Amino acid sequence: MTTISDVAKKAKVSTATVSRVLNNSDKVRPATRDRVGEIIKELNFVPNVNALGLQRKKTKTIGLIFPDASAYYFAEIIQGINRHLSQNDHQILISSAHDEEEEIKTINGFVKGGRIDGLIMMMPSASDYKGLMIPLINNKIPVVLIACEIDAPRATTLLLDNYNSAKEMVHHLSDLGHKRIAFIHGGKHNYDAKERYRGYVDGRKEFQLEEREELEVVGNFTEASGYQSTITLMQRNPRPTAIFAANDAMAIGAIEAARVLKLSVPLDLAIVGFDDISSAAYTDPGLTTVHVPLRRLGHLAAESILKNLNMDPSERTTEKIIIPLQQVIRKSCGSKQESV
Amino acid sequence: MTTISDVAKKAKVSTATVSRVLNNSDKVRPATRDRVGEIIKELNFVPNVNALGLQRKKTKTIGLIFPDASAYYFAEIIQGINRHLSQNDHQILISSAHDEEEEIKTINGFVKGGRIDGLIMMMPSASDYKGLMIPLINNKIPVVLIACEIDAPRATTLLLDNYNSAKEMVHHLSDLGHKRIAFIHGGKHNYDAKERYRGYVDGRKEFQLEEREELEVVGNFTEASGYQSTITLMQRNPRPTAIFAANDAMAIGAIEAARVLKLSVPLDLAIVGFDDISSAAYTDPGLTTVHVPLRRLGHLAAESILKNLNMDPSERTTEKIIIPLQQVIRKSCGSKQESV
DNA sequence: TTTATAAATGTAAACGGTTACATTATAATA
DNA sequence: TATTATAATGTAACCGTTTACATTTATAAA
Repeated sequence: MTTISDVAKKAKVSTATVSRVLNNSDKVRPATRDRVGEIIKELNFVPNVNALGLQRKKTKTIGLIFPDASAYYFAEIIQGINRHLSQNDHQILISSAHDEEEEIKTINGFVKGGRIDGLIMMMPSASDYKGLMIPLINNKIPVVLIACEIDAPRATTLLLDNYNSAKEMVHHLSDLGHKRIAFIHGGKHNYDAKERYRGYVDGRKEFQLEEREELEVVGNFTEASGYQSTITLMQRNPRPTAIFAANDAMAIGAIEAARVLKLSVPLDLAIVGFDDISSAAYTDPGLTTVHVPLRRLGHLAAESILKNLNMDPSERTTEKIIIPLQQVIRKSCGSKQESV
Repeated sequence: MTTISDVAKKAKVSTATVSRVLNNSDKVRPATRDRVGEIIKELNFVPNVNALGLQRKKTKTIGLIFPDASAYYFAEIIQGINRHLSQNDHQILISSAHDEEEEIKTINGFVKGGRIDGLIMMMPSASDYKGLMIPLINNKIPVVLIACEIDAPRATTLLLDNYNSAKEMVHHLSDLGHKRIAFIHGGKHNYDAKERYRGYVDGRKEFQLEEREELEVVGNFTEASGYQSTITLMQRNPRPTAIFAANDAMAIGAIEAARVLKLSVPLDLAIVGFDDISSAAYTDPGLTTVHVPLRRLGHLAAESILKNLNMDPSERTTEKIIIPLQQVIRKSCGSKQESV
């Protein structure tokens, strides 16, 4: 490993001078600047990050915590984050949560160990406010929470407008004449799932639709659970005329179930989802859903982190950004006009 | 930030002793060990990673390079890697490649800057052997290549048996009576795509099927390209009786195209894919494909890295692991018996 | 109790950078 | 040319750990 003193020696200057040209700060005589620069290139010298971190107390890396499940969802967000962050010379350190307790330990280690300069958390089922936030607040690291419902002073929280979009979807279905709309839940503790459900419930109320308990069934965001849930729902009496699945994967399972049950979608049964994953446009019939701009979400997260990085902790504000979502009307709801 | 000397002071010992109990090495008197331990807990002390890294020349982090595209694919692999690595107290630093040149710079920075202890690369379209490997070899960091065709001495290369599985798929289609099987290419420079194509071509030859150029069309792994490619293919004369798409997303697009063209799948047109993504079981008809064990791939990568981490560079061997793939027969090929 | 030996602890120099301050070289002025 | 003022460079301390080596303390043997 070549160090700064190797460079210094070869250039016959002190390490201080090399450091100066490295940070192209101060006034270094052009002649020496060039000479040292040459040698840096020649030796292919890269400063040691640990030494830098130790000195500067900055690591140029952002921690990223995300749940173990729903790989697709988070992969897109990560790409969004990464693109923006890497352009700004920052790296991403990832850690995937199994359970909340373990996650708190990880965060604590990251922050107190000086491993990261900022933190982005996607923990849709987080609950332990104190365990999660206290170390962060104490350590004055900027934080972005994605789809996370804990109260976080001086942090940026990025939320999808699940509630209104879900309600809007119920509205749409109601407009098409449906009175009995079923709902397939996502994960029990999942923030998005809960908000979507809340929108469904309030929509039901608002448009005076049936509100029986038999219209709800619990899934877990997978195609298989959507399939199974639909089979269950259609055995009930009376049957729903429409199914609102908390995400597209379950909606895809629901469509398959309808096929097996020889029900026509949307004639016998309307089915709608949430997320607008890439294959939603290619189901039969095309899936009516709500588009979630995942990359944009990632981009916003990165932007916020970067903005807060150089800010004095006391200047940071508590921000809550609610991202409006776009309904995508395809055929599976029975609507005539198709959006997009 | 609490440091080791804060602990030392409070415990009235030297930093050396604190360091000793931290690494529970050497012989520390049980009494002092306990006392110091107490204080460490009390102060919630976590050693500074940069100081550790500087001293030990180990960062407990593994670099992970992956392409900008195909988020789904890589997300699963990352989960596989992460699960294994985090259990072994290692972190993942990710970087997403835009182009090869930039990537080489990143790798160089990671390695020479002492940021990582090992590297896992997923660059299916990598070509520049020297630029990529030389710095790694020089720096004696263990390397795992996933689906990457460059020659890498002392590295572990993880490959899918794309070739044989693709050939087997052609075999299967041939058995079902197809003579004119079309192929939708994936990315032009993508390793997996090329291998799958190679298997297709050799299968065609082996089973004496038609070998006309009009049976091939170039896609880019997206549903949209699969759709478009199928439209193109079905305008040609004579039409193929089966389509082999280089991945499932394109196969899904192909199924949709068939629907639009009012062709029955599999009666008028058999369609098969590759990957076995989660929704492949829920298309109509269910998609015949090849299962790719992504998490397992990630697990193997992590395992190899960990194994090589503590090895003397001179002892590392050049390994090439070819992972056999399992065919998944569903309805879209027209087969009677269903596997899985 | 003294002495030899082993165990526990402390001291200080690394690791590879940055930077306040001291020093030296250069340019400007008289 | 001598004297300043200023620009360029060097010196050494520091960031927070680890660890070889030195020193102290405890234990065992005489």
